Amino acid sequence: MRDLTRKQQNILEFLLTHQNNFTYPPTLDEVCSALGLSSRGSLHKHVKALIEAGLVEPSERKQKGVRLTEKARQLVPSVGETVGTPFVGYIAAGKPIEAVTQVSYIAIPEQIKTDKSCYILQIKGDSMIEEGIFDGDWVIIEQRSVARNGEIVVALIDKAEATLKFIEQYPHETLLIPANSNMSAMKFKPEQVEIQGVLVGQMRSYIK
Amino acid sequence: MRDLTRKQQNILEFLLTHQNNFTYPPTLDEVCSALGLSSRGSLHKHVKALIEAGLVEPSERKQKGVRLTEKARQLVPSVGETVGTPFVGYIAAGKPIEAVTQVSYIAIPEQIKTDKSCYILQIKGDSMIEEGIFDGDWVIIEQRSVARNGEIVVALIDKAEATLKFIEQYPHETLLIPANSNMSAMKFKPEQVEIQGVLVGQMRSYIK
DNA sequence: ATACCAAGAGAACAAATAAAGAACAAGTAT
DNA sequence: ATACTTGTTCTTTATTTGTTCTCTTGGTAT
Repeated sequence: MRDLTRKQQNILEFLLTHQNNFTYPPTLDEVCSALGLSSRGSLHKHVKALIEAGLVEPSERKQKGVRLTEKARQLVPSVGETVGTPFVGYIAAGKPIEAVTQVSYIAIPEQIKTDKSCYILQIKGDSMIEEGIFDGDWVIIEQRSVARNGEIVVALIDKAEATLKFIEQYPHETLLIPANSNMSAMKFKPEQVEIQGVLVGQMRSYIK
Repeated sequence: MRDLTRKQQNILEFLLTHQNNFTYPPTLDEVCSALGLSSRGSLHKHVKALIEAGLVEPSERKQKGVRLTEKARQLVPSVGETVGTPFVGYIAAGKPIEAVTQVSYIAIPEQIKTDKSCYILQIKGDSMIEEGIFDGDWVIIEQRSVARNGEIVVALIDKAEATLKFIEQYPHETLLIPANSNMSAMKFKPEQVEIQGVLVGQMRSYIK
């Protein structure tokens, strides 16, 4: 078997990622648009090379889609467990969480998530800047409705506005404390504050 | 076999790191941009020297990139088929980079890396705290030896101490500027400062 | 100064690879 | 049946990549 060209490896990589997020294999057109191609014809040659390399099932005309072989799946063992974490929306201090219309999935390393159910929000604004969480950062939130004192939580206040703050809970009072020391802690009755999750990870891109 | 020039060693170093991040070797153009060259022709001479030294496979006039030989691969502890970005060590302002004895690999999302050769360092200390990079954070570094002014770079000063700082380069002076405004910019002669990579991503865990 | 050498920029070229688009066939949906 | 989607094949055109040359610069030895 001859070596794969770089393009062919890119396609293989896409197919491996795709099968982690979808149960059906992608059609040629879907692979095209994922790779920025505008002609199925161009792609097909690469797929044919992958078939000859035994990495893609030869098509049977009725089972549509570009389907990987068992051999290909064994090629990359370490991608196995990374099911993506859903990116669900934006959080700006003082506003409700703004959900994205189309949820996308980002495969994140286990170091910055827990093995519980997690989701991803993107930060708008500088309300957490002293905690090292900047405008545009992504935060990984473990979905749960209780927190320990001192954890950073996504809190929904009066069912209207969301915020990311340190929490301190006492029998008759819940405090939400911004990292920014210019702002002071806010006091609420426990029933006003609904915990939507706990901060477990964060990431940031420096690429323009 | 004659000794390698400094430039040739840089190239070799780049190739060794690159093979940890990709399954395919880099093209001449990619090596050029990592080393800050603007002409393939110039690079090609060095590559030819590496071929003669038996460290790079002679090309077969196919577009297969700059491929290391078995001999060259044995220069570093072998990595095999790993997928992911290598975690190579710790960086503390003012000290050399402390390499881990056993390199591990972390699959990180494409949002916080580039499609070039990248590696991961873990931060020790608070020297970048105003840039939102804390003690214990991981940073993703794109491996290259040139930077644009204003980028955050891993710089090796006088071949002895590493640091993560904003860089400003002028014809006869290189400035390294800490984010922490309590510290002032440091001035160096250009030849004192060796750029080892550029910051492209960051991540943090809040899990104890 | 003169000669020499390593490095790099840029132009030019050929081989390999990739892409677009047309055309058509086999299945699917209406 | 008819239209639509999906996979396949083909030809033509464009882009990428490796290679070789020439020219320039800056440093070093003679």
